[in-house]
Amino acid sequence: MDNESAFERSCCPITNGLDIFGDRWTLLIIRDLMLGKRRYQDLISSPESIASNILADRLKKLQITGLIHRRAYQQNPARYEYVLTEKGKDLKPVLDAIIGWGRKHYPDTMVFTPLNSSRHLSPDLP
Amino acid sequence: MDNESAFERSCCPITNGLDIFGDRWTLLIIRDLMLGKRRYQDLISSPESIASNILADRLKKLQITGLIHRRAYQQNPARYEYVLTEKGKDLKPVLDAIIGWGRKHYPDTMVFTPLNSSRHLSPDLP
DNA sequence: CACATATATTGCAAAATGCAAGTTACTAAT
DNA sequence: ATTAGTAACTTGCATTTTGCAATATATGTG
Repeated sequence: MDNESAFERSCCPITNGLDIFGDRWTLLIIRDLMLGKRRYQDLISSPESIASNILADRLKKLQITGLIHRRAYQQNPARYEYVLTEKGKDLKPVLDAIIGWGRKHYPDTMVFTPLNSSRHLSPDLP
Repeated sequence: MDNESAFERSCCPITNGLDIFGDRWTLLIIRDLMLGKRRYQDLISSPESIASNILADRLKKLQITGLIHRRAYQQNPARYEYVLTEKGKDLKPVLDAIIGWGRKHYPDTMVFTPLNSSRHLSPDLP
């Protein structure tokens, strides 16, 4: 199913994972998509203030690695939304584990709540 | 218990976690320590070939954030070992979740096995 | 004394990040 | 018809981090 062989640094699954999402931004984008955000502006407006060039770069890489899918939700003008693939959604246990660790050792942190994004006309949210 | 308030980017536990281990190397060091490695040379000799300046930098940061503890295991000459604190060991579910994701989507990856490090004279390993 | 070992530090080029401004293509308002 | 606004980017440039190789320091060993 996946055909991305030849691992960059080693065949360790952790290493391989970090080669995909081991940076300060990628998992935050995954988090936002998991919470129901879909559009570029939604992602830009998160409280961490990601720079637009970084966001564009990460969205491209996430498509290449198959964690997200980009689709036009309208034409004239073309507007795009980003949705998690199954492979992307499968990162939920990773995010949950990080949240669990964070909440335990930094009790002042607060978990973000899913968007009530009825405007997206989507039946279910993660 | 922790007194590192004033979160860098936001109060999200994921963001806060990524500010600590959101890079390509930190979780690999944690992995190695979890597997029973303790010494600088052990860490240097992992298959990912971390550069010594990066390793030294990460070991310092991991001490500052309280994930590892550095102790001399001998004097003359002073030699040091690095061990996970409880806070560090608590990252095991995060590593396990990453392993789970990696194994599912990259079946050719292989989980590293714990060292049989009797030479460390340590009673138990993670 | 010469050499080896463990734990680093330093120098420097390359890559990634962060910030601000600019671009494109359309819609909406006056 | 001009002006302004919006979404989704792109570009330029300075700063920071990474990666690689070489060097450093203290000690023990032959």
